[in-house]
Amino acid sequence: MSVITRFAPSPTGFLHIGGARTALFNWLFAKHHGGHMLLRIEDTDRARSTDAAVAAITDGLHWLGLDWQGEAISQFARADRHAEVARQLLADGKAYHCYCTPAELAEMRETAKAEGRSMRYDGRWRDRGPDEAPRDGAPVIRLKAPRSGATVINDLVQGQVTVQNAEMDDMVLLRADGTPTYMLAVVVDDHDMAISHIIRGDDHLTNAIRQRQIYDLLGWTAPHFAHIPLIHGADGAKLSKRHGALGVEAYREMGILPAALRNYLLRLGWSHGDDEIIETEQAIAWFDLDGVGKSAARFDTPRLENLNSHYIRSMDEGELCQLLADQLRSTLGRDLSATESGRLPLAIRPLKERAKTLLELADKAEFLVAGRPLAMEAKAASLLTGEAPAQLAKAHACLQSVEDWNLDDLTAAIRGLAEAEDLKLGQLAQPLRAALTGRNASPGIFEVLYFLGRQESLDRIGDHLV
RNA sequence: GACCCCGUAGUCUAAAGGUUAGGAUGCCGGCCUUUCAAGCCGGAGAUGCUCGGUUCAAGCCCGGCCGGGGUCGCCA
Repeated sequence: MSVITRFAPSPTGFLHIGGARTALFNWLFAKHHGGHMLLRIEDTDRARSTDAAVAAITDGLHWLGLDWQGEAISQFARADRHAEVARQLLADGKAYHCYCTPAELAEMRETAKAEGRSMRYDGRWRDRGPDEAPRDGAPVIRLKAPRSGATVINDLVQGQVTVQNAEMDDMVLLRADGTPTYMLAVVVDDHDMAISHIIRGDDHLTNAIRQRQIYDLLGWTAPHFAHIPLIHGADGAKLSKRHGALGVEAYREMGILPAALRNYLLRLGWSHGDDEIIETEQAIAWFDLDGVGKSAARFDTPRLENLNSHYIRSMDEGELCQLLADQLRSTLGRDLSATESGRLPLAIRPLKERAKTLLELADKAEFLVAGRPLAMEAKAASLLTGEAPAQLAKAHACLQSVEDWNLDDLTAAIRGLAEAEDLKLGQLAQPLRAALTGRNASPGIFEVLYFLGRQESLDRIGDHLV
């Protein structure tokens, strides 16, 4: 049997970070077993479903580098098929019409609450014949679920989970308006799509028990279930709006690389011994459900940034320059000149090991594209007081005599000057750093001079001479 | 409240029932050094939620307690 998994998000406006991990696990599991993943949009709630929301999800998946086979499947489009299955169940005596009014249901809910149990429909229409149907009011179709015994699933992550049937009620399959409920739609779609493994968040664990009842009454073989623990916020509660960034696009905007997010998400709830840096090819080779833990993991941004800095340092420098240029254009709000663009590949190596995100990389590269006179940060300005102007004057004169503007000659010139003036290198380097970058921290000072070039360097230093 | 799941440093986690509970991240310190990083070295941080039981031996198996989470719709 070939492995077919599916990722089935509701189109709520973005690809949720938890959903992204679910998608990643589905994708890795399928790839590992030589199968494939399908994408199904759970859009039966028409009020909340828009094309834009669907696009946000597919964009997020593309960015993360996760693909699926064929077109995304709309659950809503399959409503007729779902209704057909409900009617078949009805014809087979495995489901029945229920004419309960919302008021009756509310009353049952009240009673249940008062008695300290969970809400359960009491099955009052379960054994009534069609002749008892009221003249007005369309019925819903409910499943005639077993009333004794227990329903069991053998979950690949959670193990055997058993719920007594007496704990459950007869769920609605088809609404009064003839539209299918989620519970029915999921079962029918997973069956029709020949899904072999359902990998999803464990907030669906109790749903799996109910879905199992539908499979059983339908006489269908249920797929394997694997309910993975949810991702929680730093406070241990389910990730929600108040925790801040929820969608993957927010991480993209923060300058997180897809490779880093994949690696981070992979290690949240899954492990392979002591391995931490796991690239995607390796993940496909290693990933399986037995490595998935059962407890919820908290989202930890510092760890994500640590992995991100690793992937920034190890990625192809040409690609990184491209990303840096894009980021600079966006923060500056203008195009880069040819001279400015030319500095990027020169400076990328020392810059990239100082940045945890693309945003930070662009910030640290800002001096390469800043116009004169340079804006001075407070800590940089304080480096330009006292003896500093005098040192800068000497440095300026010294640098003017450097004919071939290369790293070796620049190093020799400045070191020579420090020696001749009996100064520590720092006494020269720090004022130079401030004058050249407007900051008190930067790559090595000889590199900075080299990246900026002769004219720009001398001009920037000159701006601080009286 | 009912049902279900979980419980190893702040966080993510490792360890056929058998060393001093290992790694990563974060934090602190050192080396390097023109600054900031990176890199290397070192340090603190876990009475394994807790109380019992089984066993020669329990983080691991069993039971209870406590704590956390999830689910209880004609939402998905």
